[in-house]
Amino acid sequence: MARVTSADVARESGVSRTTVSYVLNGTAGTSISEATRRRVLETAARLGYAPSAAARTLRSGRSDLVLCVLPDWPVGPVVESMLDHLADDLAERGLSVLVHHARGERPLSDLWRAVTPRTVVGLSAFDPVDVRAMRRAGIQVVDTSPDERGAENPQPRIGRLQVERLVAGGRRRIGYATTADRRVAEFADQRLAGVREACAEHGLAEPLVVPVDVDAASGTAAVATWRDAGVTGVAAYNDEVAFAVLAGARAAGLAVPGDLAVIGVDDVPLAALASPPLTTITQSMDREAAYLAARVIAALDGDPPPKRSGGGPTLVARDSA
Amino acid sequence: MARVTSADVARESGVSRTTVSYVLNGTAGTSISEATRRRVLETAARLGYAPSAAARTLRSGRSDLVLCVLPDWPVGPVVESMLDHLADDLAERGLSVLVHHARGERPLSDLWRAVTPRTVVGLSAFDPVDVRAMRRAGIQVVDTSPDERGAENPQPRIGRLQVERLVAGGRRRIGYATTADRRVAEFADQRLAGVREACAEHGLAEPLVVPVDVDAASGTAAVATWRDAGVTGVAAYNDEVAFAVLAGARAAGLAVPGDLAVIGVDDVPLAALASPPLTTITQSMDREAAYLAARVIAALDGDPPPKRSGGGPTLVARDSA
DNA sequence: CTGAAAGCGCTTACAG
DNA sequence: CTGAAAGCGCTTACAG
Repeated sequence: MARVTSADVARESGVSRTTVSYVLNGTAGTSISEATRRRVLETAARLGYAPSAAARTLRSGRSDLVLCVLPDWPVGPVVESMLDHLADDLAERGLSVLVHHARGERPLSDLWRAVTPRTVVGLSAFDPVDVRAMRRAGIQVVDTSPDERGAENPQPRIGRLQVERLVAGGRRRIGYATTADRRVAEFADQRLAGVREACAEHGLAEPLVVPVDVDAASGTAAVATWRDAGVTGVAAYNDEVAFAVLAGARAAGLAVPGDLAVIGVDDVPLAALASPPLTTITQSMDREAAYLAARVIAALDGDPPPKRSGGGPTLVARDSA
Repeated sequence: MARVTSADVARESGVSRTTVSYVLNGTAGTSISEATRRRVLETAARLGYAPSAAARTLRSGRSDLVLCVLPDWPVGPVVESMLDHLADDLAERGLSVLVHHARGERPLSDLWRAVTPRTVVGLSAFDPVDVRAMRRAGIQVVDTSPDERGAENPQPRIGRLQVERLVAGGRRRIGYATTADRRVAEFADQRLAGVREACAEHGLAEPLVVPVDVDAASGTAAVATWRDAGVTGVAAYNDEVAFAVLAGARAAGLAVPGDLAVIGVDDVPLAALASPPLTTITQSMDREAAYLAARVIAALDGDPPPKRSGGGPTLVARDSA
């Protein structure tokens, strides 16, 4: 069963391929008689005609695909839901979102050359070499590196919010549970910078930074370190790390938040079910997705990048801090 | 800056496009002089030549893309890691994996027509109409519906394993914490079927099924129901639901596993950090990914689908059951 | 051992 | 209002 092409539709309808193309694409500035229009549409439907994306891409030099490149670090449910929203928002413009987990294995260039997307969206910063290559190939590049989006990097603010909460709860000696995962070091460092600033502003000592793996043993060791140093409030890189700290506190017989307050980041679905329920910082992923979608669309239309519409990270107050 | 094409490489190298194509694709059965080979390769590299995937796809009728369609339900870290493995395995064959979250919004056909993938992999069953359409378009379809993979549906076995563990721990009255999420009802029902079978085989009463949302209130209500009915062991649809049950037991002052044993499914990263650490069932995602990759490759090569290599779900024993 | 030419399916100036 | 023709960039019989 051979592929149905526009030539088939043209022949069956008794018109030229030009007319078929005009009708099917609703090309402006060409008035086709209503009868012809109908006939073509009907024939296309009857034959189950689907235009070849490859041919269209080859001809026009652009596809309707948005390639979303995920970083090499584990994305949680938060990013996942963000992607869903992004896909919805872009679908309205006839754009399809495809997601690729960068795994370090293959060069990014293999991928974007293979798909020829209209736009590539990066959830972490791209290598500048890649960015240049993509732009040269006529691909829009939208990434979330600090330079790309101006000074509005929300990461430090997250750390600040954590400290505010801890201080409001009367904690004066702060610990920071950073991640041992080097792949997300960039984020952890930015959040930690915010923690440092806030500590300084409140006249507190430098936060005591301990890397914590997502397991109980690591959490236990970290908690011992903090206890020895008199730390009573811990800001964690994210909720998973916070869970490990919680487990460590439990193992050490420390009451949370009585002896040790713990605050995470992300508000993962399980955060509310922690023991005790985890206080955390959340970023509105709907808003983040809307912002990203707006940037993609602005880039497409040649408009200047939109401003971020406020929002930013907010506190989710539960029991752990 | 115009796109670099094979014609540019040909001109610069002083050969024809045919030769460029032969060299770059390592076409067998054509011996190009080593000098020419080198010159072409060098020129291509110098010019930064990247073949147009669109042209190649149009010409050959097939692309190097594997489109992985995720179901409309929330995929956890487990599926995510499986996809990573799949991408790795297929990368060795020069295939790029792209992931699409089906969101119900747009018809699947829009997507596969837009990407013209070589293969479409579905993590849940496809609509037979879609499958037919894809096959007609020459796209390999690999999905995980029960019929596609024969009788080896591992879901019931998961439920059985849960009951075995509970019974081994002396529990004689079993509860089932199913999900309230209709999108995964198919899976929940299959697992529950396994639970039912195992209960029957052990001469136990029917499991007491309660839908549980992933929040503490829902867990608390469910625990009350089970306690009133004398249930002492609960199998949960997955780890998230199990967390809710754990939270409910805590709220009700029930000791786990003393008063109530709880067992989940998935072994999510946080399972070991639950209070108490969550006993659960895991499926080896490496093996699952390898199996899926093998199926994709077999389909590509026209080989019969490979047999699943044993494995299957296994128990991860911790403290909660 | 290498090149000229056809053709994949589409869109779009350009003619009528 | 509609059609013939060119061309996007590639691969591959087919000739030399």
